[in-house]
Formats: sequence, C-alpha cells, structure tokens
Amino acid sequence: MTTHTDSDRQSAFTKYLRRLVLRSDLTAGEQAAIATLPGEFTEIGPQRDMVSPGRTMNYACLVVTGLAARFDQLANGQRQFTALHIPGDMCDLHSVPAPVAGWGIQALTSTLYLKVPHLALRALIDNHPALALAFWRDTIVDASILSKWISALGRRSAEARLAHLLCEVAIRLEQSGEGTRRQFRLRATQIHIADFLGISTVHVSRSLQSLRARGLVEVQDYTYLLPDFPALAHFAEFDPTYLLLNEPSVHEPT
Amino acid sequence: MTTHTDSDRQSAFTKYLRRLVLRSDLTAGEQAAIATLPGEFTEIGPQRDMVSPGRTMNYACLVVTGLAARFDQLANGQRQFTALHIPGDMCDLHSVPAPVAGWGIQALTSTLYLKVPHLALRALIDNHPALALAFWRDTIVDASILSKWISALGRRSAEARLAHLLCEVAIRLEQSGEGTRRQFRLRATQIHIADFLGISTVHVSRSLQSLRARGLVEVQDYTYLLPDFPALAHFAEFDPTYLLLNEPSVHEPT
DNA sequence: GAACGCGCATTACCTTTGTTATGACCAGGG
DNA sequence: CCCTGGTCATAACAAAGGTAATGCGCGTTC
Repeated sequence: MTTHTDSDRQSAFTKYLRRLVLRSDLTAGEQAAIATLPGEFTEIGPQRDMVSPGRTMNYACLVVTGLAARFDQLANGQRQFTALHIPGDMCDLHSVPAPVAGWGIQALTSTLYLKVPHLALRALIDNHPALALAFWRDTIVDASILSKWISALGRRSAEARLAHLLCEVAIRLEQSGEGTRRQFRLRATQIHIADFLGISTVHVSRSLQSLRARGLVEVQDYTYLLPDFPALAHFAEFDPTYLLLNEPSVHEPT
Repeated sequence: MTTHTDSDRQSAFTKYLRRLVLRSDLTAGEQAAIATLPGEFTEIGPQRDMVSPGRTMNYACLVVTGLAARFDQLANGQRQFTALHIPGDMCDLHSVPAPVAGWGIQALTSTLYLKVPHLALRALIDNHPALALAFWRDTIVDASILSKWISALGRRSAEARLAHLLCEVAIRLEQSGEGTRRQFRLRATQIHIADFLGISTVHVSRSLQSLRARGLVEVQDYTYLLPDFPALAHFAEFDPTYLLLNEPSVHEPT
C-alpha cells in the first residue's frame, strides 16, 4: 500500500486542470483554487464498482491512474457502458448538482482515484463564478460524447462503432499525454469493449478481425497501433469536433 | 401570420420556468429575470431544420408549441435523433457555453419557438449566479436522458425501446401539462420514431403491432392510449429516476 | 508442474432487424 | 373528381448480430 502526499494530490488535480483549460480560459487564481482542492486517495481492483447504481453521492471521482467506465445496468444484470474515463477525468462531476446516481462506475483495471467532496466543489463555485461555467462546459463535453455515441449505436455497424471508439480513445489519450493517436495502450478486455459497443464478445472479436484484415488496426498486449489514423477516421466517419477541443492541430492528419 | 406580444413571450418563458423549478429552487427575483428574457418568435414548418449541423449559434431555441428533435447526421444523410423536445424545453441551452453546433435540430411538426440570444442568457448568469447552477442542472437532465438512451440502444430490443420511449414521453408530457401518462398526443410519424429508435420504419410498424397485440398501447391519429402504464413501464424496464424529477408522485402507479 | 481461471479466437446455428416492394387509405390541389 | 404524395401495413428475402460450445495460450496458485 503506497501512501500519498499532498503533492501527489496536487499533481492529480493538475491533470484535471489540463483537461479543463483545453476548453475554458481560467485565471491563475482559479487554477490555483482547483489545484488545492481536497480529496481522499482510493485504490480499487479491476471489475470492482467505484460507484454502485442508485447511491446518493457526496463526492465526485477523479481518475488518477487506471481506467473506469460509467454504466447503466439492466434488470438481467447486463451492463451497457455509457462513458469511458481516462486519467484526468472527473467521472461524475454531474453528481454535484444531481447527487442521486442513476449510473454506476466500474474500474476496468486497478484504478487509483480521488474522492473529491461535493462541499469543496460547491464552495469553489461560490467563490469563483467562472468555474461554474467551466464545470458546466465540462459536463457538456460529456453530453456531446454521449450524443455522438447514440448516433453510432443507432445507425452504424458494429465494425464502424469499434473504429469510432478507437479513434476517440486515440485522440483523448493523446490530449491527456498518455500516448499518440498512432499508438496507445488501452487496458480494456473484449468483454469491456462489448459493453461499450452494445454487442456480444464474439462479435467484438469478429469486428476486430475485420479491422485487422483491412490493415487499419493492430493490437498486441492491449497496445493498439493505428498505422493510418486518417484512413481509420474516414472509415469510422470520425470527426473530433464533438470533443470540443477547438484545437486546429487535432483536425490535421498525422 | 400571427403577431406575438410581450405577454406571449412572457408566458413562453413561464413554461420553461416550470421545467426549471421542477429541479431547482429559484427565488422570486431569479424567476422574474427569466420571465422577462428577450426572444424572437419564429415559426417553422414540419421537417424543416431549426438548426443545421455545424453552425455557430448566438441564440438558444425555446420550443413554445410543436415538437422538435435534436439529431446527428451521417455521411449518407441518414439521421439519428438524440433528443426529443416538447413545449417548454430549451433545445440547445448547451450552446451557451459551447456555441459550435455539432448537432442539428429539426421541427417534426409546425413549430413555434423563441430565439433567445446567448448574450441575454450570459448576462442572466452573471447577475444571478444561482441560475448558472440551474442551467447546469438542466443540461444534466438532458445528459441523463442521453445516457439512458444509450443503454436502450445498446442492450434492448426494438420493441422494448419503443415501449421505453412511450413511457418517457408520457411522463414528460404529463409533467409539462400536455396530457396524462395514460393518454397523450405525440405528432411524430413512424419515420420520426424510426430515427429515434435507430431502426427502420418497417420495424417500427412491426414493433408497434407487437405492443398493440400485447394490449399495452393503442394509437389513433397520433393520440396514444396506454391502458396499463405500470405494465408498459415494467415491460420497458422504465424507471423515471433518470428524469431527475424528485417527485414521489411520479413513481406511483396511476 | 498440475490444475485452474481468464481472455481470445472460431465454428455452427438461430434470431432480430434491414431491404425492397406492394397495396390500402386519406388529404389536398388542380 | 381524379391525381398525387404522404403515411402505414404487410410480405418475402437478405444481412447483421446473438448464443452456445470448444479449444488454445498464458499466468497464478498450491
């Protein structure tokens, strides 16, 4: 069991800050206020639930290392993932204004995260009104991804959905400095991917084979290589606008 | 062409206010500030786009009468609806912090709506910080519906999705005073419903026949009768929690 | 080092949903 | 009064994806 210092905490919030300032201009004071937020470090094993559906939350979860997924659960126990959270993501910021969880959050790998008290976040908003806007915008990024995902689930083939997911992950990991759009590590099993795509594990395997055969994707030990990102993006009809990055660099082919 | 007075405008905003106060406590001053927002009345015919994808917005759309749908469009022109907007809904409140539309909005019937300038909404937030929270929460309701819709699209049969959509519409229309959960009017064609459910129109017809055969739904001239709402809700695994209404009454069977 | 569990691939078969086409009905316009 | 276009139902067939089962490789554990 590692112990975590204040400086670990501060560097975790800096990671989140990097995500925020991609979309909002914040003053030095506002940035400092975020960097010094309180939060309790928590570690959890793979396949365990960080948040179980139906709970009333009094903190939000900031992923520090690892991988987590928001999910909705059916009566028969089947899960559908509705969001993927990489390090630097605040999983359930929306729980601040809406604390009754309709969702659950599952760790896909061993995951280290911070429990950030709602009280502290609310105080932050009261003292820095501009941060309310930034948080609101952060929620909108989330909603924008949900929205794009609906059209993928409703109208695209399983293979196209898989390609789209890989494109999105590639860009998001690149943005957060955890890899490049050409090569990155995604420690999610095919069971997890099935829960994202809304298909069976058998069909994940089939679809992945198909993308391999097209020469668009190579995988080894959870490390993905996209030899021709623009071609994959074209195949997936992936347009990163919905990630609200406003960075022209993102739109250029590598 | 009807002309619209200030009092028409004020009553339109009161409708929106009703939606807001379902989820947020607002002071009289805050409520008055919303009721006196500016906005330009606009009328549009069925199947026309109120917002075309990719535009940069400087106003948000408040539906006064009619029916509208947010959509995402594929390269081949196929549409997937991502949200349904009934009178009293602010379709694209999220355009205030994120003005570049990744979405489009289509009128399903003849629709009257207000173009509410972003400038006015931003000024409102500056003067009444509590409203930032209320708007944020309103966005979260939207996201929560998106999220639920993802799990329906990913994991439920077409028939169950249709049932779920009808349950949601029943509750939302009841809340906004446009009908009851037992009987309401929904002027959407089967083409529209197909665009919501992510299926073909043929399959909408099939699924509806199937719900009819089960005795769960009757339709005549776009008027839906749900003879046994709890049974339909059970079939659809519909739990209204995700609408964030916090009203115990909603959870009681009729 | 044998037994076990997990993740992945693959096959055979079955179910759900899409596609294409047709006809009925109805409202509106010349 | 007929023609036209939109909406809905239905049928026959095709394609996408689900289910169940098996085998393989690999790391863990005792």
